Amino acid sequence: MKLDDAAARLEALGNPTRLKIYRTLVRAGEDGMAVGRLQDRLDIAASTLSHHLKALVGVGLVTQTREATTLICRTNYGLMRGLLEYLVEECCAESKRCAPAKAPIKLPKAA
Amino acid sequence: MKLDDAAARLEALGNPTRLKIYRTLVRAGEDGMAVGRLQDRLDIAASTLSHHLKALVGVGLVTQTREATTLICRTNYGLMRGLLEYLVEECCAESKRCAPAKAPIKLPKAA
DNA sequence: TCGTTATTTCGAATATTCCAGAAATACCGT
DNA sequence: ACGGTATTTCTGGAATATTCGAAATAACGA
Repeated sequence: MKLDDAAARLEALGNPTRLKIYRTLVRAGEDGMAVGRLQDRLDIAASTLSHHLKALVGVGLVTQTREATTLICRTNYGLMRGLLEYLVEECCAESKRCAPAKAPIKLPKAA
Repeated sequence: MKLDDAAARLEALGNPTRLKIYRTLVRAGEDGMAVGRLQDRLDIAASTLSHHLKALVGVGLVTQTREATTLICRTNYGLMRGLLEYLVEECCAESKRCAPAKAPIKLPKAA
């Protein structure tokens, strides 16, 4: 992942409203969640929600698929994992202090 | 870590210039790097650099200590690790799809 | 086709970010 | 105290973000 892409994704997550949206979608699991249900759950204006979702979709962190009249939103797990791997590398690259952690963080594999 | 804190830190990292600064500081290791050297290295105006450093220091991701006339900047490894752990939890919380990854991401322990 | 539900786009107000030059401040060595 | 180096603050302008309500669009069911 390029630095500019990583920055764009971090920026997308770097807003409380968007981070709440993302977290809610992660917790919805592979079934995803309709835009309307997100709106009920988070209690924000539909236009605001649409705006933020666009930002998350724009950087690839969220995908959308139609299902009849509703749009189902899902997180792109692989991309998030890539972002985390990028950050871990950035936290460690060219440093001599890269011994394995006592409690290494384990990421779940993609569903 | 609270959601708002995580969002603030992600936002701080979510700018290409600041991410470059952060990456440079990580690579500088525990010796850190003076503001002036960062300026030479990244070729940005001193005021701009100061502005961005303030943002990183403000959310705790970078610390500064004086050393004679120069200010040494260092990354706060523990805080970054906390942020990554928060993200991993957000990526997995309340989900049934949390089997261990084939290649779990290992974070180095603090220096 | 008509009505209903779901979602996005438009328009506008307000707020924030980003950048850099100039001036100010902080600290040291002499 | 003075001069020099290092860094921050001030200022301001251009660009972008955030929010909402109203209107527009999309997709179905009857």
